[in-house]
Amino acid sequence: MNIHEAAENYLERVLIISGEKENVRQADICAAMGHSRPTVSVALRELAQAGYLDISPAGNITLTKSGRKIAEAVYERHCNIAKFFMILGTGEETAYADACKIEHYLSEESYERIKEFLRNKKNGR
Amino acid sequence: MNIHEAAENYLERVLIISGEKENVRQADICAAMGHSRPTVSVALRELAQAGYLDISPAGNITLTKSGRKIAEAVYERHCNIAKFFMILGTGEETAYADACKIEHYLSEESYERIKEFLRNKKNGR
DNA sequence: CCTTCTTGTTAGTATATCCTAACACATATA
DNA sequence: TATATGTGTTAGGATATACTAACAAGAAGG
Repeated sequence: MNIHEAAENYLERVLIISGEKENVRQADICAAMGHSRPTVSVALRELAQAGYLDISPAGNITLTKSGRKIAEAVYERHCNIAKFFMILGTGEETAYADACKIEHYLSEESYERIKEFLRNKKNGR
Repeated sequence: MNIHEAAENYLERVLIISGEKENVRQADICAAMGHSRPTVSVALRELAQAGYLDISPAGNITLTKSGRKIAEAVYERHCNIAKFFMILGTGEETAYADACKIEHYLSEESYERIKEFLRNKKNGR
């Protein structure tokens, strides 16, 4: 299974929710992402089959090592791009929404330039 | 018909090719975009039915007023975003490729900030 | 205990986007 | 003229992503 945009977003969301509450359930993901239960159910089953997360018999969702690795990379990228837009002057909510889409399409090269921009900004250059 | 990402790209491409050669043919679009002839054939037929372009009996493709308006807006956006990435240090080819995807997802708000950034850069600020 | 709410699944569908195979037709060329 | 080449269409599929309807099963509360 290739990791596509939707899959990356689901993994990222599991990571975020797991930092906010004890157990991550499908219903939490539905609420957070605004998708229907069947959509989330099927997507998570495929991610579990592909080895990116585990769903306990009780329904608690945890990232596997490989799933966590992807989720953390996506999340970091998401935050950095959002930060970048906020520095340009975009409001926080829009910056995060834009970053959520864009992170999946931006080349490594441009992302590196954005990180460099953030580093320079931090050092007051 | 709603204008989606692919449709915007086709209209933009017609505009670009029309600036490069006398007559725009489907084959030119296939070559430029790397899509199969059936894909382009069907997409252009739909754009024609929706009133965004005309296909002459001889097969020459021209944008209508509404099609041109969209194409020009998309093209300008594409160029501005690419310019922006080039200023950050991304190479031209990658900058254009990134811009081609991103232009469809970026909010008006962030795009305005990017244009502002370009204006400031031009004025040496 | 029965009803209701929450949660999750299965089955079927929709849309956007692309593809290949096969064919039609015009033009160009040997 | 016969064949090859280029261009476009139709028909049928594939994939990614989402939806609704209908059902199942556990928990909560009267």
